[in-house]
Amino acid sequence: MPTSPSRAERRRATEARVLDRARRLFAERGFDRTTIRAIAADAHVDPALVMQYFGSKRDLFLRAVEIPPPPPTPTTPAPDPGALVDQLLTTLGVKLGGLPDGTLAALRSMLTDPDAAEHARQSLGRQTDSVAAALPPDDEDAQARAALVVTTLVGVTIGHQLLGLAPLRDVPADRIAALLRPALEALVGSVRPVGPVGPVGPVGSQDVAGPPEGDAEGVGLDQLG
Amino acid sequence: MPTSPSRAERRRATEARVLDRARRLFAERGFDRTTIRAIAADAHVDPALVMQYFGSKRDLFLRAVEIPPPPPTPTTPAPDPGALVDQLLTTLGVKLGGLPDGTLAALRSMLTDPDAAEHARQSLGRQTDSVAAALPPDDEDAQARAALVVTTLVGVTIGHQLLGLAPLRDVPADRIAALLRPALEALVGSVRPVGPVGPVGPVGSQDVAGPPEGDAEGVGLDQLG
DNA sequence: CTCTTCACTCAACACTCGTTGAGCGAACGA
DNA sequence: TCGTTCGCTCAACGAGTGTTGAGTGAAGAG
Repeated sequence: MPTSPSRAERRRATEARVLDRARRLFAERGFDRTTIRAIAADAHVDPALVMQYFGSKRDLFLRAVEIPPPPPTPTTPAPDPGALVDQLLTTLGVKLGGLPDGTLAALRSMLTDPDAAEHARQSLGRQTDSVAAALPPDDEDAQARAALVVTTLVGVTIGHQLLGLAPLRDVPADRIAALLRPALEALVGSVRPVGPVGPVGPVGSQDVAGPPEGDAEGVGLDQLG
Repeated sequence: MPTSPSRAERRRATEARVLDRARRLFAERGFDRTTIRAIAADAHVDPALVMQYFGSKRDLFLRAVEIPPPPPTPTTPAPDPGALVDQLLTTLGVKLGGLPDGTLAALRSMLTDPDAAEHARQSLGRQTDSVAAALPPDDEDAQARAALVVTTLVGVTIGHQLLGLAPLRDVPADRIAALLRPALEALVGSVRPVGPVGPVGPVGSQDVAGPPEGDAEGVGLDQLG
């Protein structure tokens, strides 16, 4: 029989539980429609306790969408555009099946809540820089191209995850990734009207499973933190 | 000196003014953060009057995002994929500079308001069907491809119009359209790995100005009604 | 002019929200 | 066992919301 948990342990557990339910509700309903009372009820706790732990609803939301500091990654070597698309599609494919609640919460509220909007701008901006770094340095449209890549993924994710559009709901994530591949390659410039540039797999390929190697750090919608 | 407007005229004028301010505020702040009181104040009118005219906040919102019935267009001949991309890019280019408030309101609230979400699903669904109809009939992924086209445009519009992402803010709309063109063509399948399908212009073309002819009816983000 | 219609306002209700301060009671340290 | 700490609850406040019904006064009809 396990020893009953200490007071400190229980304290940490309830706080974690509250944060978890908050994340889920923020992801489902957005900031405005999620009430402190609902979170508290969901966590079997008094509303006042939520305030005591997190200070205010805003602070709780920021904690909920905040991403843990990125692993101490040694300056990721900028991949070539071909590999970049692979990375993007992989994380998209994986995450279409289950983005973390924190990211969904940020996406859900970014159009209606100023804090969430700022959070999204900064996060998507970082994503954009990350993608742009992998584009040929002589491309003066690199930032714009990268931003279009990112917003494209955002749009697809919104349609698939948040809106649940019928024509996408049934399609498996890797199929979506496969259909999207030529578009991203075109956007990124790795496929030119004549003569492809990088090491690119067969265009119609259904396989998205394996990223080249060394997983995509700093690239992918799940990094919206 | 103009004759003073009749009672009926004034009545219609104030109703139109209220609806106009409502649209603007819904587009700026979304459904939840827009109050009847704010709309009324903006239209120099009592809140109760807004209720009297539109019944409820929900009804007012639905009126605000509702698109006037499409012009009596004689069954638009399904364009080929190449012309389709032109249409999409044209409307995107134009509308990036100024989507109607009703559409912005629908986009703004679709992630947090159930009614707006349903509205968006139906509208984007119609858009998808319209795009899919222009794809080669033997393509079993037509619906998915079309949905990806639509969600891509939604994502770009959100990033550009609603979030105001820095890397896109300065870029003129037609440049965005030009950068997006190869991606949409790839998505639509007008550029295949081997053996293109339809009559397609040069892929790298920067020109977006002129749609083939007979403007894009039923296709374009502004039709989100 | 008189009477009616009606665009419009006033005041208030009922409700939900985030937030607060006091207080209870069990776990803890001595 | 005593006193203290502290995780947690209770009850309530004050602000803001959508919505309502009665009422006002000017434009229209006769």
